[in-house]
Amino acid sequence: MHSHPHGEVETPVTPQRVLEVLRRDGGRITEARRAVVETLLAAGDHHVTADELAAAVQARHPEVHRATVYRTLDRLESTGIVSHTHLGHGPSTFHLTDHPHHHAVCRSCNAIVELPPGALDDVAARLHDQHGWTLAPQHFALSGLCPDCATLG
Amino acid sequence: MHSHPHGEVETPVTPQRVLEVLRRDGGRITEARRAVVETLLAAGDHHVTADELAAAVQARHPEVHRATVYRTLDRLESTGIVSHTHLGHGPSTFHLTDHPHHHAVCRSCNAIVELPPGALDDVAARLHDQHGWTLAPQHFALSGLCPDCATLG
DNA sequence: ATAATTGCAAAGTCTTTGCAGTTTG
DNA sequence: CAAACTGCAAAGACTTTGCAATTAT
Repeated sequence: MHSHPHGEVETPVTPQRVLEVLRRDGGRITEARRAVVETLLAAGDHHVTADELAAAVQARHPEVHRATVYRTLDRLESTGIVSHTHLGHGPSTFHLTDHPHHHAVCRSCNAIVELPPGALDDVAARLHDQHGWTLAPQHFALSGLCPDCATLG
Repeated sequence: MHSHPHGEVETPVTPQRVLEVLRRDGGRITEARRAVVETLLAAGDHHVTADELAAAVQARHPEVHRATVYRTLDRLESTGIVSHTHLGHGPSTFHLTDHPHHHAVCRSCNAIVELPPGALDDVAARLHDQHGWTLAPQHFALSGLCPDCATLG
């Protein structure tokens, strides 16, 4: 369907795979976690907030509490398979780490562009050389104006 | 004391100047606003949260309510003389727009580096050419690991 | 005068936590 | 069985809002 920017073979991420990582980390596999993971993967490339995820999970499993969703995401994040991004204002959004990318968010209409992983190499190198910093590129979003909002402004 | 990165003459920003901008925008000059502006300027290059600012203001003007500080910052921001930045987790921080710069925040210890305005030109150009986006560089922080945390990790 | 601003208290949004009961490995 | 996890309810951090009284212009 779409080619991978680096020509790597795209390894499909299944709920099973994710849960396995979780178990390997000492975690337990529960109904609630299964549901959260399935729903997260179903979101695909979409950026999901914890609350949206909770709502989607509760559509099929009404007993799963929001707190459990937050805790599951925390747990998944500590294994490194999931991470969250701050898209400016509003809640954090969660996604798998299998497909590295950066985000830019329109500060006016909240539209999102995904940028290829290399897009920040220049800044990353500077930060490292001049300040000794290691950039964690998946954790923040750039902010700006999308083409539509720029012309309207 | 310290030289400007671009060798421009540094125009000193005074409370009066800021309040004038506010008035020119149709705003009124009040005791509370005077106090907020003075305290904000006193913070210098430091990145202040609304709550920190409120606390500092209240040290001398206990009657000024936190809500007023938030509203004043909003108002100042809409004139363009102040803006806020998201430094990752936690509250936004506010600063004058007179001295453009970017931030990187350590995701482990919250240390901050300021980066010169040009540091993101490369990404900005890409965003513009490839996606039509206009980067609003003062609005976000990069996230990473500072030298100390990187070596400890 | 009149429109903007204030203080207050209350609510709103997003997230975390303590706890007692349940479930997993 | 022991440790991990859950639902719940409550609280916590940060920010916004409605309103009646005050104040700047």
